[in-house]
Amino acid sequence: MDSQRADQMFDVPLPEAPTDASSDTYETRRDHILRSATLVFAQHGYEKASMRAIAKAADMSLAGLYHYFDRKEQLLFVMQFRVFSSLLASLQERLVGVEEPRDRLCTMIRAHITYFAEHMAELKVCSHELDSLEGETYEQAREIRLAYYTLTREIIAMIIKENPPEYPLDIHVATMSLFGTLNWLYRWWNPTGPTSPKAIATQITNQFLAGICAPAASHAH
Amino acid sequence: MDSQRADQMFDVPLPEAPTDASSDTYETRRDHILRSATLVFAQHGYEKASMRAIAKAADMSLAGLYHYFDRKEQLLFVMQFRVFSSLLASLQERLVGVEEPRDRLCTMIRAHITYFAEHMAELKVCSHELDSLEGETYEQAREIRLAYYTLTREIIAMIIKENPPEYPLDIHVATMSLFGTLNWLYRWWNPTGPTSPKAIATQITNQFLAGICAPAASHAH
DNA sequence: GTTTATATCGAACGAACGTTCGAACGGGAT
DNA sequence: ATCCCGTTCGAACGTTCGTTCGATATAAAC
Repeated sequence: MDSQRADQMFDVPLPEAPTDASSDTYETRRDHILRSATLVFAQHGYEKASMRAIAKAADMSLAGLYHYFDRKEQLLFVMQFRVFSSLLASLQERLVGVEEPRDRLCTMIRAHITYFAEHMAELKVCSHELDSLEGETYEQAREIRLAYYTLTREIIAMIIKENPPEYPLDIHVATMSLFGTLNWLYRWWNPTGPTSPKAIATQITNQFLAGICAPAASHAH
Repeated sequence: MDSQRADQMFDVPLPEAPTDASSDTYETRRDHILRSATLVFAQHGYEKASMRAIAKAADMSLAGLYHYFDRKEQLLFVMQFRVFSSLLASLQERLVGVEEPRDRLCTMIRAHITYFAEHMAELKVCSHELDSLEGETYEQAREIRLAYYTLTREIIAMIIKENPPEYPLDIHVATMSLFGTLNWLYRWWNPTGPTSPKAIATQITNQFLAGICAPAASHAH
């Protein structure tokens, strides 16, 4: 399931798949629009972002925008699908050859934060507008998010299996704790600010690893 | 700075502060509307929630709703201000007499999660609609959130001072990691589901404490 | 009984929204 | 020269939005 298939699934009402020479400029134009829309979504939120504002950001007319995307929802869906797909693909790629579970977690966190640093607006929208899609498009976005979750959960499960903590630890809760920390980043962290992506990734990894492998720090009664 | 003052600050355009006997039913009615609005905000998001839907949820007419709240924004502001105020007040109250820093953190996390479990819709809206206010109302909500953040940060700073970890640890990053975990709860956790509030609080506390006090779990390179 | 203030509501206003329509433009093929 | 087709856009459609207005009902105050 790649982004190509998802786009076409959504593009059924379009006349035909653009071919050869024209395809180049067509896809380029789509990418440009998508990037503009993402910036507007990130700044004002999906609901408040108007198609007119998106058209203006993409430097084209309102009706011209509709030539490339049938509905506003399609802009959000295609964007989310591409981001989640490339996030997942990039992670799987980086995990190749990394066997040690703790190294795999380190890789996952670093990959996620690196991606975030390079696509701030995209990840902000993906974190904040999870429920803005409905019906079929929501389910499709959900599926690929689930794959990302499952992959991360399995890494965490392996770490715990090799190094069980001394207090009862629910793996789902642990996984969602990590995602909470990561997905909240868009609220406060500026990758170009004083705290570098590498520093953030290192500290979050250290904290999380120590948190789920703790020898006997149990304190809650 | 209590919620009463905030309401009145916002109520300036209203004829007069309601007095004595009538005040009872007036404030009761306001509370009822606020609770209805919160549910609609939580279900559809602030932007998509219409005043007509809120009026229907409160079982009154659209124009009747405007008798109690001048603008839609006021509904969100008063709600957020009350929630943040009572969250902060409840935390300060519970911290009285708790001296040991680790006990204070444990108290903070338990208080936050307990409050969440009892006011799910409220905390969902407060977590998700942080940027939906603008101008003066945004600044006021921000101020009280800052007080909550500062209180938590000081607890964490004290723990770290007493038990410094062996890797460099930025206190702001650590604090925001915890808030990320807590504020993300509304996305996936159901307090009435299989994982009890107490169990969640215990695990998050254990993980976080172990994470910031780790002896030598450093792993990121 | 009249006045005054609060509470409630149906109806409407003006603006903004997502979306559609029909016409124009431009270049490659016939 | 003609046709075709992808592209672009101004203008509009119908709907929904937040908000306001004017009228009515109620009940306490004089």
